[in-house]
Amino acid sequence: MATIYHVARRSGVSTATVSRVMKGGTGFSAATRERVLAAAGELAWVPSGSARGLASRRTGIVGLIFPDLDNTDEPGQDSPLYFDQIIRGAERAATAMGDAVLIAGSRCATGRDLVFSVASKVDGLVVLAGSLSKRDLDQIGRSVPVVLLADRAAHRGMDGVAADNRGGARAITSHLIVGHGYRELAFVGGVQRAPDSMERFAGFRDALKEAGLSIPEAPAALGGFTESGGELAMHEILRAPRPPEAVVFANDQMAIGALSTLRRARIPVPAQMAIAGFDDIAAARHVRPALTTVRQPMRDLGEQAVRLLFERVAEPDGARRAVLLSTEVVLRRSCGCGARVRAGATS
Amino acid sequence: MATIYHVARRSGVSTATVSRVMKGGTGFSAATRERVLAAAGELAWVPSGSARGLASRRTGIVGLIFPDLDNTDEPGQDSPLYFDQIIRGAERAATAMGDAVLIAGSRCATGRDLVFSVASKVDGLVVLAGSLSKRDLDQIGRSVPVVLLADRAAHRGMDGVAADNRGGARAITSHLIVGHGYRELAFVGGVQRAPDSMERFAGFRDALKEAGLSIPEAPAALGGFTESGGELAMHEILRAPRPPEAVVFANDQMAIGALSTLRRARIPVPAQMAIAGFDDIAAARHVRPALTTVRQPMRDLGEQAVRLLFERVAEPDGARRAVLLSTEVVLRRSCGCGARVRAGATS
DNA sequence: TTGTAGGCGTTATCAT
DNA sequence: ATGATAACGCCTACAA
Repeated sequence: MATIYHVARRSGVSTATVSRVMKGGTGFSAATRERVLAAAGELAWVPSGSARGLASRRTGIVGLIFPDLDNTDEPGQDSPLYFDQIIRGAERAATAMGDAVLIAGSRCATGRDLVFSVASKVDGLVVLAGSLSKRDLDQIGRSVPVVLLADRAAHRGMDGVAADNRGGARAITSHLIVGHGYRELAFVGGVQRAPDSMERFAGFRDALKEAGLSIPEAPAALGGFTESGGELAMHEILRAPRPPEAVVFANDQMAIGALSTLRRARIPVPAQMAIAGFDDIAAARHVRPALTTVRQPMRDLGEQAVRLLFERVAEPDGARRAVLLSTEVVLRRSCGCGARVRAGATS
Repeated sequence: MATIYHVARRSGVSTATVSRVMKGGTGFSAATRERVLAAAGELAWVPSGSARGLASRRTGIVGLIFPDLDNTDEPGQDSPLYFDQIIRGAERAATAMGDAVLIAGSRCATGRDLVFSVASKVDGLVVLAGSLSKRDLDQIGRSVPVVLLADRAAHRGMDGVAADNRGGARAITSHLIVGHGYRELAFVGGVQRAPDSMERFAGFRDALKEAGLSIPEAPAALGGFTESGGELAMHEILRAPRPPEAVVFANDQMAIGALSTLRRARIPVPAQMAIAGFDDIAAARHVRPALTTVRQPMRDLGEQAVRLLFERVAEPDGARRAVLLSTEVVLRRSCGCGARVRAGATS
């Protein structure tokens, strides 16, 4: 395998000059440049990333840590699709800076192992909420810059970016109340203490309070963020003596599951019961009736997180930042809206 | 930042011993091990990935090159979702071997350079069909092992894995003919010379031929693999003097677009026209009527590609291999099937 | 504009 | 079981 020495010899210059040409700045004649590039091409030489990283102390890689990229083998069971969008956003932002993205599920590797295999290979890390324990997070934060994604548990000394879950939930709930006149509303959460679920529930309560309606202590049901969980949750709700006029779900997948239950129960949506979700996954448009929901700027989340990371890498001691991205209500038929219109953004 | 020297000094051993302990094999006493680990922990030391890579000639990273991770800002326009599944499969296989996955889109402005910079950071590359020109591919193949994904244009001396597109298309078309008795079938392709589209069309023709029906020279229409393209393609088909009884689409997104057109035209599916797609994306289950389609084992594709890559890295001169993964027909309502049953696999 | 040379943090090969 | 030390391939002052 060719090295910089071979290229230098072949093009009749020093390794320093080869290095300069490869870096792309200035400090060499056009003729030299051509000779070097030609030699590099002939030898099929690519500068070693490892050697470069070692000498320059930059790997040109940003890492992305997920809670668990695939815990299910059920093909139909789409595990959180928003991961994918986040990856895309991150990839875009990184590519724009000439960096690449390293992805790793935290699944089997915990703490030290992960630090090992990933932290040492990157210039910085974007960590999704729920990927790491606080302990591991702190430890990893000691060896590389870290940006927290969708994790409002603002950790000491770490940058973070998140979507305005609360504002979005508040906005869509207000729409149901003000726009359609519903007075009996219920909320279906995901998992017991999941931050996302809790924030959205808080927004739901904000809207009820604002409208002077009585506000529940807890979600009417929990659906585990899955489609089947949503079906069950809806069954639970239908068993109540007096079912609500409208139900807000903590995510789209549960809402879609609920639509199945309602169809089987021959309860017309939205005529007899209005439904709203959260996320705006692709299926939300295809389901009948099309699902009214709140769009999260997932791609932007990934993009902003990487940008923030670059800033931190460039200026390690700068003030920490917390970026909040606004969400957007997407009105479709399931809430009672006739057409598919978009309402304003929150925050 | 701590280095191996600091750790060695602090634990009273040589750097060689620290290195051995970190590698995890044997060749040191338990007591030594403890001391080293303790020192490493206290100093928050993580072995530098670059230095490791330089010395050992292994980065512990496999690269994944895509045609273009996101060329659209249209949130509804899901660019090929199967990328995501492939990423997941690759991540899983790599993690199982203790490696990480580096992803990079290729078509953006800085794409070409990026690809080469990625090549130098990884032990091997999985390249998706359509990411690189043959020239670039050959060149890159000279500096790292490459596995081609979903690219049947069997390149000289490269391993490859792909799905059985032709067999899948043949199987679903046969189902329409044999299972439902349709005799007038049409095929809608994606892009003019796209390999996927062509292979699926070939499978479609295989089935017609087998049934003794007349086989068309070319697809009845082209829909560019997009939903809106599918809508247009269906309009085109409806303009024909004698529309077909069943239409097979080169992918699900186009088929879903076609369903919209048919709904607006008040043509009942499958009663008056049966529809079949390809891929089995998530939306295929949610659309009404639910879409009959062919499932591609996308996750497996990613997984197998990475496995193959590891084999090649371990044994650079082994015989090249071409892996073909079987597809599976998924019967839903759009073809005329009453229930949602699964038929057998191909190949 | 170009060359010289020291160092980046590990691993691996010999010794012991 | 452990230590000394030469690579590993590149970058970057510093010189010329």
